[in-house]
Amino acid sequence: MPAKRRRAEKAAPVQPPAPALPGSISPKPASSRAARAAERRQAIIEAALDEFIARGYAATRLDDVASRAGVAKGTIYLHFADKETLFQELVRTALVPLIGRLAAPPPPGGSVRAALENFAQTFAREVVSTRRGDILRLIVAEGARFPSVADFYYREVVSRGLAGMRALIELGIASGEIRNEGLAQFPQIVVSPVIVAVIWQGLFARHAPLDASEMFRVHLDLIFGERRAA
Amino acid sequence: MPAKRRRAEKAAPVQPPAPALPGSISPKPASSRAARAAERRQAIIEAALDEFIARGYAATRLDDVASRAGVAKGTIYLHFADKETLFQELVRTALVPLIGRLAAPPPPGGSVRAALENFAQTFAREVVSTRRGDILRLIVAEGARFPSVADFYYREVVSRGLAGMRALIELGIASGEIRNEGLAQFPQIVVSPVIVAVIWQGLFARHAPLDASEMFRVHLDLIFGERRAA
Amino acid sequence: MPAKRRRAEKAAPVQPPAPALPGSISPKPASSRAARAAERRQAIIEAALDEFIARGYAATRLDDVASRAGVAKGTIYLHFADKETLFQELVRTALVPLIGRLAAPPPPGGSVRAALENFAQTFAREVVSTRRGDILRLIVAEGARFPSVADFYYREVVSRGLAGMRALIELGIASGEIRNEGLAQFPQIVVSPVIVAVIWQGLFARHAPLDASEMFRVHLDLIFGERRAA
Amino acid sequence: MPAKRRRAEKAAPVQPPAPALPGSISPKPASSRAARAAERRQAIIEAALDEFIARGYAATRLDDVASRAGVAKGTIYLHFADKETLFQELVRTALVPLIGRLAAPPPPGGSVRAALENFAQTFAREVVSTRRGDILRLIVAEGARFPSVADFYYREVVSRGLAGMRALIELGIASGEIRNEGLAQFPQIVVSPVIVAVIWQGLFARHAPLDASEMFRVHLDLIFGERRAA
DNA sequence: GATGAATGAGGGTTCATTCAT
DNA sequence: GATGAATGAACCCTCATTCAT
Repeated sequence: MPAKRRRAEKAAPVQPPAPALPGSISPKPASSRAARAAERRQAIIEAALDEFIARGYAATRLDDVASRAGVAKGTIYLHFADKETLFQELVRTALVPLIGRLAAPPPPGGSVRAALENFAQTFAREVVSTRRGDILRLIVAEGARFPSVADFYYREVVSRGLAGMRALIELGIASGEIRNEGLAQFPQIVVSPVIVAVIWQGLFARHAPLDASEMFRVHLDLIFGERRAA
Repeated sequence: MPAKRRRAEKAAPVQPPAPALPGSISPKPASSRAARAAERRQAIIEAALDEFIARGYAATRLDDVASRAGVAKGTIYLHFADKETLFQELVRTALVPLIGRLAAPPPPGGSVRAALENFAQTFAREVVSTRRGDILRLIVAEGARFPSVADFYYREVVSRGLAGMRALIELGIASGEIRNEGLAQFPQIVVSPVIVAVIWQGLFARHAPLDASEMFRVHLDLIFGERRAA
Repeated sequence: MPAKRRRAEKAAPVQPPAPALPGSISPKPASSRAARAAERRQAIIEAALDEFIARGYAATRLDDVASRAGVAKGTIYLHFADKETLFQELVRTALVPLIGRLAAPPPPGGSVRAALENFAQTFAREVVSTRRGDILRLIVAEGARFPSVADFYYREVVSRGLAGMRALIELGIASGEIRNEGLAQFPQIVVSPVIVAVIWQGLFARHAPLDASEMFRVHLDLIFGERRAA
Repeated sequence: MPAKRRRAEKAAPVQPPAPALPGSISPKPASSRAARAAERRQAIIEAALDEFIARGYAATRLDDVASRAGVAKGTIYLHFADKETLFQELVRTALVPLIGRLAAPPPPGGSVRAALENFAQTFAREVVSTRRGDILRLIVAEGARFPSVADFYYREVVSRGLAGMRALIELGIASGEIRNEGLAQFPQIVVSPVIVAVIWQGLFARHAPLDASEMFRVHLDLIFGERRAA
């Protein structure tokens, strides 16, 4: 329970560290210097992400990151200026896939509800109980202490995501699917059960599992003014 | 060779620590021993709360807590067994006022919407941008690392709050105010914009201020199937 | 096992602390101020002796001494200037009874062997496995660090004891009981099994109990040139 | 208000710490990594031994050990898990040479007395007033607080030493050199002047120097029933 | 480039000592 | 006189960072 350890108790690695890269006979024997470097960098990022998620920024030890990544401690400093930079770059890197997905599918001709339904279920499946959710929680937990992280997240994820959501809402209002016009001002409302599900998963899943997928459906019913058949 | 230490992005004191107590002798010569002790304990809790909120658990130094509280470092240990205990007791203490408020007034004869409206506005006023919101964010940020804190919070706040909310929702369904019956299964939906507002306030207020009060209103419109006149 | 504790684990009191003095109804209701003070002083000394024996000088906490003595921590300082003074005075005090006994029974008309036999059995009975032995071990353990303690011990116990022993040896030589004349130069030889027994008791009794009484007898046989019947 | 700290009676460094390694670069550029590490480890052990001997376990500061060893504080932790482990490993290490010597030469064809004479003089010369004697005193002083140390010492030194001594005594009894048959039961008797000499050296040498060598001789006279010619 | 031993500034915790009550 | 809350100097141990190999 203590976020800061004492001694070399090791507190049991969060997850078994990735098997040490096979070493001499590497999976990409043809890889160039640069490619090897990029691989190492990526391994460090993965490892650091795991550790930061499990322990938070301050309680994470670069020693653990290094051994999880299968590199020496000094190697981290060949790729990142210091712990803070590692954290910030890692958040950026980790966010890229999320960003891609968010700017994604505006409803071609289909209904807005279908688009949101799709969005919600994707989220329920691919974020709430996955590594992506962990990243979200990490940002929520540490963002206040790392303005640059919060800034980046706001700029790259939040503002874009909300803009996309707003566009969708306006589409829905225009098409009559959505009756509440105020919603366009607060796209956050549409997303909020998603956020709550992510947080719930991190803090309370042990006590009371939450059927995120179903919750999202009820919420969409609210937005689209329908009552589920079930 | 020397290791340069840096903590998060901000090294400066979060707020100027309380000015050293001014009186040359004792500030409250009339208070009893026990009263003085209770005062000191409270001062420590206040100071620790500030520091934990500002830096997170692991990055908070008890040295800072002590000087902010105007006591010596050793004094903290007269009141709390260690840093972790301080943190946990502090969360408990800080939550008590919130708890009282939550078990609060079910709608006497008034409408459910009025009750929720009241709840939401109270929250917007007294939590989102206040110390209470900070505490919530602190729990969200550290809860995963402190199961006992998450447990306590779930037991004393979340489960009670949701039960109360569910009761209200069922009342609303019974009275016809609320049409979506699924809502009773997911009281979280009703609360989620509140959570989002609190988080937003902590991370993004700088970039885009959020009118929480107004957002809550729109959300209630959704729930009660109305569109505000305004 | 650690000689220095961590936390308030208390490491289990060495022996159950003496029952708190009955307080209001004291065993000596007529005792004067001064008598009460002397009692307290004595209680502190007893308690401190227990603790110093159990943990050594440096690892003993005055807190423990105070609670074992049933007084407040500050009270110790009314009787002793500081921890070191307490230790030194305590050794002096604890040694007084021993000293009396040592200057004791020169053989009136009886044989020297009888006198030594008596000395040895008294030692075996009243020192080796008792509190007095603990005190000896304490001095052996800490003496090097406290010259004044070693000085005092040498002056009051060792030199006197050896002088007495030498006188006895010379008596034995004169009477023909002891044949080895060199012994008078090294009375330590006569005493050495006693010292070894005390140390053995403290360190190795667990592994191999030592019949000190029997060992002393064999040693006397050596000195008096006899062979035991058994 | 301020607490004044004093340690035992001597605050000054026990001996001037080893002069900072002189060479501007590295003192032994040719030595391998592993060799350097072993050297450092050894330096730490030496330094720690000095400090533990001089101050006892609890009063020894790892800071002092580090600077005496010419390393940084953290370096100690690269070689030893903590202070207690350092202490225990150091005792083990320090004992190894003694052990070798003890299992040593039973009398080939020579007399038992010659063997014991040799043992005693070797002890007088190489232990009583040397570092080895300091180690013995350290064990006597701290053994009670460190069962594992006492155990190790008993197992590796005491029981072996006594077994060897008993064998020698039995040889002497068989050959008629030793008349007292009870001695075989208590080899401790033969060794006890040695122990006393070591302790005397540590505590009372200042007051009254002891000619250990001569004392041992007298004691052997006792055992072998002779009176020295001299 | 990669390594990991070495560094040393901290930070949590302890405890001898003081002093207002 | 007696108390015990308060103090703050130490001390053990950790870990980000450096740099010789």
